Amino acid sequence: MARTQGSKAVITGPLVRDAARSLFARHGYSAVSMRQIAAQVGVQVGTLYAYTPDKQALLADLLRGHMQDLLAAWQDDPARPALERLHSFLRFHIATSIERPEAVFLSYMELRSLTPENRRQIATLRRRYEEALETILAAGVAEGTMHIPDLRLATMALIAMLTGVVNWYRDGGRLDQERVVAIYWELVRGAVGA
Amino acid sequence: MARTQGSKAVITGPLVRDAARSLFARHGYSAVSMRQIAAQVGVQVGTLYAYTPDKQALLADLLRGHMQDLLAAWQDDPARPALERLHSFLRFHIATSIERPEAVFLSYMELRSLTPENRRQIATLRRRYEEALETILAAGVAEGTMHIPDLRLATMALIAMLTGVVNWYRDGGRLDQERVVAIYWELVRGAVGA
DNA sequence: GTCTATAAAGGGATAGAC
DNA sequence: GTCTATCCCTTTATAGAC
Repeated sequence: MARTQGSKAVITGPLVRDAARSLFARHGYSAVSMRQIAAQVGVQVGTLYAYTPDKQALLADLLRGHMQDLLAAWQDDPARPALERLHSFLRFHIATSIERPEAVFLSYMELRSLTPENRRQIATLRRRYEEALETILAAGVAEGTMHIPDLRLATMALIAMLTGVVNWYRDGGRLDQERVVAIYWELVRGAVGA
Repeated sequence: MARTQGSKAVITGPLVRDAARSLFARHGYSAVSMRQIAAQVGVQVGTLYAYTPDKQALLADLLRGHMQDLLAAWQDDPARPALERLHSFLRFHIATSIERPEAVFLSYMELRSLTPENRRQIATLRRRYEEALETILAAGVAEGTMHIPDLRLATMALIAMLTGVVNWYRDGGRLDQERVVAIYWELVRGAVGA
């Protein structure tokens, strides 16, 4: 589709998403009004509806987009040793948590703000992400390099532990990304009995 | 204070808190209206204001009450071996997560819905709870029975991991409380290098 | 593409009767 | 202790001008 010269569609669209992501993450979906989003973008409320059919779609698009990005970016290699794969997963998850904290935070906090249909859809993507980890743990057990009492629980426990990073990590804080990864790797390696 | 015969104050008060806790946990503070709470209790909206000055105080009281209950119920004995103390903490935290899932869920999800003053106050209680765990980990390191790369991070990681239980545990599900504790204990013991 | 204006509904909170 | 009625404000979303 040709772009009208001087059109701001290509810029306002992302701005709306950015503002929504930031405000939803900070205050929660229900606590944020379309007026607040508009104010942050620098437009009037009515304008938002040129970019989203409604508020709910705005949230659903953010979560779906994030989960799809995650799944597309994650590269696993079943041929490698399970411990190496686990280390890669940990790096990947923490890197994402640090680079896109708002999207990560939103994706696990605001599932309940979705309509049932949207929630089903995004919960499916989320489950696929959890399965990426569970697959690695299963491989480790099969290899004999990991000792895990319950695959499903270990997966949930590790995901919860890793996702917690968004609750305290701050740029310029005591620890940089590399050190956080190193510390979590030691904890995770121990947890999986390696 | 004498109780008027036939007074329902002693019953309606708790009912309001129960309804608010349940609805806030399910839908989020901002998404719940005073009218919804009243409907769940079985009274009209105006009645709620005989039991709380406003909606914000209702949330703050729930969170403060829960954190105070937690801190009052937790019994630690610095004389015992650190690993035993850690096991007790794990049992305590998981038992609470299973017995009062709504309060636990609320307390880590809705801190951001508090006014700054309320948030400060409850964050302080929360930090005291985290310190209960951190103290045990420090003792384990001093004893030489635990090997932990970073005390603060390990504390945050373990709390996040344990609190995640409320996200998937269901009564009558695949695992009962005892088995959940056993599985998490294996994971945690490994994570702390024991 | 963005604005203004407005409709229609629902929000928190209070007053006063019973 | 509870209800009814109401105030006043904000909400989402739409229509139509520019």
